[in-house]
Amino acid sequence: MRARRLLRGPVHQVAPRLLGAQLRSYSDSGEVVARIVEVEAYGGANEDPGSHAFRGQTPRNSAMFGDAGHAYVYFTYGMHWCVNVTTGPVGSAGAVLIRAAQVQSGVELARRRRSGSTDRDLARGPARLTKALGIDGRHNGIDLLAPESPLLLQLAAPLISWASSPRTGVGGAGALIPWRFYLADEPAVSAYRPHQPRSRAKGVSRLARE
DNA sequence: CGTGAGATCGCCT
DNA sequence: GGCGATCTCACGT
Repeated sequence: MRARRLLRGPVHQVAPRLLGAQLRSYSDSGEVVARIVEVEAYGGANEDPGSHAFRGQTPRNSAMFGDAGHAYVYFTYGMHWCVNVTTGPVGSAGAVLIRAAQVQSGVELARRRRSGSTDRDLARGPARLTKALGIDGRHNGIDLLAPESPLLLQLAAPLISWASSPRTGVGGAGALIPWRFYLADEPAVSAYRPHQPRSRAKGVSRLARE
């Protein structure tokens, strides 16, 4: 399959190929289609300190070690789901975090799932995106290129240009790698925030500032 | 508009 | 036991 081959390369080369692609989710509630406008690449074991795969394969990240074109869905901050497209090949971990998309159809269903949001913000941010599309842990590991899949990826024609920057929320040794890719001038691209170490115990952080 | 805190839990050390 | 590939709300400017 052609799309599978396009997803099987080095993760930072594959990532921009997802810009403009459609993500289509199907459930009993209906269908939502969104156009991807922002992604981040995460590399393999022992090569990318910012990646979940850095310390090797575990039950949680095992989808990252499988073939390209599958979903890697993880739970974070005790409440949010985020979805990645794996890049393979088998045994070589890699994944592209889908950070933001523009909802193209199924807007009413997405609004219901994200009540209170403006249309622009429906899928602007990785956790907002999974909520708008109804993606959760049940989608982990599924094939995004199989026609009967509840979550489908359809690549767009290759792009001429895109923008890049360091990744959002990644600190430490991986902070400088410019593996965030996005479509410039798209309103649905998320607000860029550099990594912030989380505040420690309240008293401590106050002392540290003085 | 920017900053800061809280929510909340699975994973890995 | 610590902390995270986040979001939202409250509050000050």
